[in-house]
Amino acid sequence: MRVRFAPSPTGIPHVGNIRTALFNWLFARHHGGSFILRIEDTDVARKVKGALEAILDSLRWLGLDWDEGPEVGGEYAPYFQSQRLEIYQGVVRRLVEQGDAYLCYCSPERLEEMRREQMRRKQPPGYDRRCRELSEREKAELEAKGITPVVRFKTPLSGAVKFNDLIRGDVVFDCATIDDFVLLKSDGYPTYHLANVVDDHRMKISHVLRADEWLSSTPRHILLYDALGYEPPEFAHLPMILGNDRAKLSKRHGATSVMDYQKQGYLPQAMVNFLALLGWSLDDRTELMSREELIKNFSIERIGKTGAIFSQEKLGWMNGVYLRQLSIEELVEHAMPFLERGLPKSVKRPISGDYVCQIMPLIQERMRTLAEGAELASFFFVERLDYEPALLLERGLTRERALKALETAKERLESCPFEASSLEGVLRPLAAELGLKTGEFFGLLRVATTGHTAAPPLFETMAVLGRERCLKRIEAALERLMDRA
RNA sequence: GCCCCCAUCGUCUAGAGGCCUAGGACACCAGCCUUUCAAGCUGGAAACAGCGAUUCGAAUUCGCUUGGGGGCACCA
Repeated sequence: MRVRFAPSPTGIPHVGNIRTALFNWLFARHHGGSFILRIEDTDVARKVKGALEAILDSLRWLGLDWDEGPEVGGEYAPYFQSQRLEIYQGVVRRLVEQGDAYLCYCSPERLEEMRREQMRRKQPPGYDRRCRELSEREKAELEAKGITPVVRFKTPLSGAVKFNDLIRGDVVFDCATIDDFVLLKSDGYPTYHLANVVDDHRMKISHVLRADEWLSSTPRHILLYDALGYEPPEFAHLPMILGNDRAKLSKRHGATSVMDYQKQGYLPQAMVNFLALLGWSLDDRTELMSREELIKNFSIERIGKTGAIFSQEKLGWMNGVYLRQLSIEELVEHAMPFLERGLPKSVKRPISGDYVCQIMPLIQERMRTLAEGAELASFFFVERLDYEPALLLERGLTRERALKALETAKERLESCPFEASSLEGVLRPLAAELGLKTGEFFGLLRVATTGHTAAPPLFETMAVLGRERCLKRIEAALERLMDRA
């Protein structure tokens, strides 16, 4: 079994592209086959700088290692189509000699005009085959004008192309609906159709797993395989991943680039698990699966047919699950870069690993992404808390009672051991002593020490913050309340 | 316009004629837990697009309709 992921470096890979890569990879690993990475860089004009690296980085981040391709080489190198031009040109020459392809001298302007006219007449757009049967004289004349021709495939005028898709079943296309598509562009580069077929054959690809959008070009490919005398591979067209509007995923759907998810602090194992479930399922209940379990269970038979909307919500939930499964050491390791990057500039670097080790248990179950973790942890680090003084009186406390409570708390905390259970032992009775409900008193202390009304458990938090920080913050809270008068 | 594909809760899906008064998950709502927020637990609301046909019996088979998507470049 040999499968490939064949992206074109014309942009940053989005989750749809990578889901295709993942399915190919899972299929290869499940069957002990090979996963080949081939770069289809045949569009010089649309080539984007940095796209290749983004593709490689995305695959590496998710752990989708390739057996042949860029950086690792392989028996069928090169794996960049731009380095295989002579191969395609040779094949095209043969096709022309066989009479299965022909040179076309039509100008882009004429083609454009033709298409416009067809659209206007509500006819299906397509090449009108003007150059299909040119005489030698006509060819010579056009040649003399210095026009560089393209090469088109001579599609049969009648008949049908039938093939079996592993996911869709039998699919039939009428040849009459397929025009004479271009094989070789005037710049000497092949089109996708040609290069793809030639390379899949030469690289001995056994199964083509690609997005559904390719289904309607498959008959062209079958026609090419036939003309070249190649045995076509098995095809499996994967359901597409859609945006919230159910349209094909594209740039305007927001953060769809895989690397964006890495930047936001999603874990690769969560991403892999989530993506695997978009269009594939194991059974009626299993959702959380490790990479090994996915490999073990993956099968084309269980790939669905309907497009799937990419749900940020569920990915977030799943990422939270994976985050909670990490040991504190692993979590700290993953979180450190996000803290370095996400904490306010005013916080001194480097950030203390020991301190972070104490903090992480308190926010682990509260974050869905690592970037969110940096926000949740921010108050542990900043020098001065920034919050509305009114938050201190959130629970309906009067200023006087709040002042009294904070002052008393401050006194008691001067001497109390700074450990969660001791703090509770001191503060809980103090609430009663002050005649406050625990919720009122703890809420007040929470805002004073963290600047938030929602935060990790108070006593653990105070213990981690330490006596010095807590006392300073309580003093600052007292000042705020005074200023308010 | 033409060709192709698809159609179960808001979303991801299970379901391959009776096991379905349609199961799970996310999100949502309620309750519990609780010093807040989470997490956790319990419960709830929520779907077979429509119409015909086949059959003793249809979410599952067939047809039509409707809806959605994709393709129709010297882009992939």
